[in-house]
Amino acid sequence: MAVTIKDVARVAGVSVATVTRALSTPEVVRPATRDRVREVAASLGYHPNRAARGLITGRTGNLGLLVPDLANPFFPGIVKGVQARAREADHAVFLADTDEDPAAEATLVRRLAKQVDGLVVCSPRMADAELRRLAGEVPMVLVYRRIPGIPSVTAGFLDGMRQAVGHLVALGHRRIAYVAGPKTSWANRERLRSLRAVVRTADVDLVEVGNVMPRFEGGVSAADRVLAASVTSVIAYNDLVAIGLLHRFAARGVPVPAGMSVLGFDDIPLAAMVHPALTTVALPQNRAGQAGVDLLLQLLDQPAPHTGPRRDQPAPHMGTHAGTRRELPTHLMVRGSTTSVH
Amino acid sequence: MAVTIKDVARVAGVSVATVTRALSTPEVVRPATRDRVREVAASLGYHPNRAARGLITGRTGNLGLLVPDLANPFFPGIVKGVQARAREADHAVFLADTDEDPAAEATLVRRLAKQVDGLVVCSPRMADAELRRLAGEVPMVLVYRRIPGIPSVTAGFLDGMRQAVGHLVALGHRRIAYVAGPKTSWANRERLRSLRAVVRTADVDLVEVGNVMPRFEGGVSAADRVLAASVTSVIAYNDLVAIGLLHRFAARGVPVPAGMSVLGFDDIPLAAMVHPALTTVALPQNRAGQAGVDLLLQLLDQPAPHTGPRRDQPAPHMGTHAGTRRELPTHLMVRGSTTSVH
DNA sequence: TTGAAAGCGATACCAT
DNA sequence: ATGGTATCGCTTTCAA
Repeated sequence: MAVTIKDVARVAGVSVATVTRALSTPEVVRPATRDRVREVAASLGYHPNRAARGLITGRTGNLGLLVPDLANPFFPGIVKGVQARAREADHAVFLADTDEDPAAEATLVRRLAKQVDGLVVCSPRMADAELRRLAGEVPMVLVYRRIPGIPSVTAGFLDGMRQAVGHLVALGHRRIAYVAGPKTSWANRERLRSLRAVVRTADVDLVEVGNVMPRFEGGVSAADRVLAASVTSVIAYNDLVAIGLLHRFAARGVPVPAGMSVLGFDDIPLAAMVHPALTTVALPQNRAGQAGVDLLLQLLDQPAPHTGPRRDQPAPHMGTHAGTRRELPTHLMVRGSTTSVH
Repeated sequence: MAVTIKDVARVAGVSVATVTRALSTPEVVRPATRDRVREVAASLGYHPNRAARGLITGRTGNLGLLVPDLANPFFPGIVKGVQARAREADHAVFLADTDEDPAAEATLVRRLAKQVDGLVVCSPRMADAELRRLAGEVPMVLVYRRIPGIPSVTAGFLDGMRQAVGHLVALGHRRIAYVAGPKTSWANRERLRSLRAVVRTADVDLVEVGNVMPRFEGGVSAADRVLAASVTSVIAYNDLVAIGLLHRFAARGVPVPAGMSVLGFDDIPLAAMVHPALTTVALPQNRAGQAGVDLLLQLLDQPAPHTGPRRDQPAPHMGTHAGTRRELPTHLMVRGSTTSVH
């Protein structure tokens, strides 16, 4: 068996109460006692059982993290960011991969809810209403999705699109294709919305190419339609799709960037590895993960609206979270896949 | 507050003991009572608190998973495999990314040890002795590392190398370069050992090119040395390195596969996306993760050697784990990056 | 400053 | 078949 607080108490010749104090509120115990206890604890290799502690404090010291698909290279960066911050705050993290399944998301949120202080939920696929309901059951921060009333971390898509289109226009492009991601994806809707807004203010034609899966195969399958659209450049829903385009263009003998400029979105590590390297709108991944944890922990340190309204203090309503919404900056990474027309 | 077993007991008009029985050993309670309790539990949305349960049962229902670097595309597949199997067994998983830091590994193992039933440790960077010590503190399965006495899941590197070299030889290659990974990496040592053994039985010259980081940049930096070695083909430590080679070869104007055949190792998803697609030795990722969990759960269902020896049953010693060692098959994925000489 | 004891939520043993 | 109760490891009053 592992060493418990009783062992420490016995060896140190004090009560368990004193041990717990020496460890968590050192200032209230006599220095001599405190030091002795801490030495014994260290020598025995004692570490408090967090589950037992959580039982009484209500804080588990654990966070939950949900991602739709870890195989999508966009997410590992976020996970690493979450991990890093969580570790700094001495929290462990449960990870759940939902396999892009909205139903699995709900199940997993509920499954983890009891064992964590809060959840960071990445690009969830489920409906707003459902998510809002879940957010009422457990403290939650959204990453790369925005829903009024739930704290969230996103990035400036509009600004990113502005930079992307500005770049292409500066290179002389006037006809741009957009390869759209899943209709159900919040990110796709946001990107499309931003793109349309930007295009309206510029002298360019936008050709929207049907919705594809946000994967390599999606890009491969859309490539021929892009070629048929007689555009000089194409913006993909994300880098994976852009790389699929690149792959198919190479197979079709279309030189990139000479014959077609290709622009991605996300800036996954992969974007810099392909040839030609992909020009793309960089969305923070690591930083988004960190910000998510920051927001969550900050939320937890406030009186939680989840434990029910208090008498002496009016229950904070949704509006309370109005300020807990962060939008991270985006920036354009110009690489080899874009060049001027002719 | 969440609904507890007491709430259920009160509403159902039975004792807490009956509630717990109705839920976990239904066969010992009268059908009528059982059904009533279960209905009440369901209507109240009761789910037992796993932390509290773990306190007394000694089983938390949680697993821990350590990976050196989630940004390395080899690992997400493993994580997904672990997740899938863990979920089937109704276990949640703690994930910890060690950032390739051996010291962090030890810390995190200890940090998680108390909250999990066991750990799946992926390609750990720490020394054998240290790992062995940790394996004594908490049930542990190694994935992609083999240490006598610790259950492990690996793949048939030797066989993979045999297929790889056989492929190149069949294409007429007689001078092969190997770009080695980190000296401290177990995987690199195994691959090199296998490669040397295979080469000895074939009529080919092997040129070993110094050790590089197992990343894209490592491949980029080794490319020129490979070109200088006047070989017709090169096997890289892993796909990431191979892709770095590809990238630099393209920049140097060396056509692949016409001017150089390139062979990777791992078969990360990326390997199929680059152009030309990478011929590579496929190591199971998802399956390895699954196997890791299978082994771990199987281990946990045996009388654990970690809880100390018993009187009535001789304590199983290291040899007990002799059978808990799985070697998964590898196979060669032939794609566009290799072709015949001339 | 320290100790005794209650209690967190659940399970398991001993009675009945 | 069911209930009472000790217990897991820890924190937190309440007294001393």
